[in-house]
Order: sequence, then C-alpha cells, then structure tokens
Amino acid sequence: MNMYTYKVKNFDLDKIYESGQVFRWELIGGNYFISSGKNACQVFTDKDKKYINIICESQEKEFWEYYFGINDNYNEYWRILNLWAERDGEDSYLSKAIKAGNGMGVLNQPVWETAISFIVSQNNNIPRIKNTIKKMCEKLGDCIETDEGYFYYTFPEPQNLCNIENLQGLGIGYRDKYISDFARRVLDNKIDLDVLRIMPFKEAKCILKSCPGIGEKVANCILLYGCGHLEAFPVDTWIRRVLDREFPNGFPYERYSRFLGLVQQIIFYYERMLNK
DNA sequence: GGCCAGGTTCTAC
DNA sequence: GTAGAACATGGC
Repeated sequence: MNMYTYKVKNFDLDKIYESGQVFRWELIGGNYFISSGKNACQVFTDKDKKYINIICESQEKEFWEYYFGINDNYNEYWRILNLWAERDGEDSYLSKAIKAGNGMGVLNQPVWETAISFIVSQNNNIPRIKNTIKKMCEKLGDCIETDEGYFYYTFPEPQNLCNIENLQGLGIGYRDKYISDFARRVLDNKIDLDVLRIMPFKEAKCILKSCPGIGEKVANCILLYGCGHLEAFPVDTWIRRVLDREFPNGFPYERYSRFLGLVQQIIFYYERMLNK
C-alpha cells in the first residue's frame, strides 16, 4: 500500500458521503474505507480540506484518481456556481444550497456496480440500500486480504448475479428479477455498458430504460455516477419536492446545463440537511 | 403496527 | 399520456 496526496480546492469527502451517490463507504476513525468494483482504498483529507490522501495499491492508483475526479474541472464548476450564487443574492434557494454544498463532487464509479446499486435503490431507503449491497458483496463477491491484513469484498460480477436464486435472503425483494435480467443481458452482450460513456446522453438513456427495472430516475443515476454524463439530472422524491416548492415556474436547467448533475447533488444534500 | 423509502410497472380510463 | 395500485423488505 502507498499513500498518494493531491492538492484540492473544492473537495469535501463528508458531503460526498452524505449525498446518496455511494453505498460502500465506511467511516472508521475519521477515515473512509472505500470499496468499488474489485478495488479498495482508504481516504482522508487534512483539517483544512486542502489535500486528499489516498492509500491504495500502486496498480489501483489510476482507478482512484479517476474515481475521485482528481483531474475533473471542479474548480471551474465551482467558480461558475459561486458567480451565479452571488448574482442571485444570498436569499435564493440555490445560493443557500451552493453555499452549504461547497466541496460537493460527483464521483466516477464503475458503471456495472452503479447500475446494480441503483436498481436496488428504487422505492428503498439509503440505510437499507447500503445493507443490501453489503450483504450482496459478502455473499457473491470475492473476499480480498490486503497487505495490512484487513479484508474487503469485491462487487459481484454479472455471472454471480444472473441466477435469481443467488439473490434470495439479501433484502433485494421484488427487484431480484430486474437484477438477474440485467446481469443476463450484460453476460450475453445484449448491452454494452462501456459504450454508454461515449454515446450521446439521450441515446444511452434510451438503452438503459429498455431494461426492466430501469426507469427515468435510475437511468439518470447510472449515467451521472457511472458514465460521466454530467448533464444527467435524477429527480427522486427529494428533488421533486424542491422543484415543486421552490421552482413552481420552472428550474433554470439551461443555466447549469454543463453540470446539471452536480447541481442536483448539491440540492439533494442541502434538502436532506434541512430536514435532519 | 402503520408509514415510508434516491421508483418502476401494469392496468384502466 | 396520465392517475392509481402493487411491489418486498426492514428501519423508524
């Protein structure tokens, strides 16, 4: 294991953790222990959140740099967001959300894991989603022991999830048929997850929505968190509430069209924070 | 014990 | 195309 350190400007692990885009982060003693796909790392920032430290195997360095979006344009996005917040005045809902969400980011997660995770998420709550995915990994993933002697589980592969009988007893509920069907499609090359990233947004969404169990909202989540489509704007119960209450005359989609997904993430975090 | 959860599908107008 | 019910499960 090695530690890699990156200078960051707008990066807040705690807010990302609380923003409903990850289900396999565990906060232990101030550090996040993260598993994603076949990989695992340990992450923490310094007190001022100016440096992010990633502890991982050297061959996984690039995976985690990509995962955390180390080279993505967040400085630019935040510059623009703060500019708009200033113009709108501090009383506007979005200005308040932007201020509260400073340091939010959208991760680049493996698309397969993202797809399965958000199929599980439908009509479900976050603690239960985490629990189900954890059990799924423990039962159907591989157990890996690191140099340091701690254990983690990889995310199951399509061949592990295509058999619906393997999915019983994990709390997946009625979504089991959606998951086994999706795994079967991937195994049979009926759907190519890797090309969704390069495809036009609408086209990729159309392909995802043709799969049972994936509707408008889940498709947007997969495209946003797993395919780098930052124009995706998943509307769940929380976002719906905000749109109806704060934007009865329409949301300024055009203004944020380059990074709508980041704005959605900021709103989701802020709205849930207000309700705690 | 009833309600709700990062929704989707199916059915009926 | 839109409203309403059904869907598994467990935390609160």
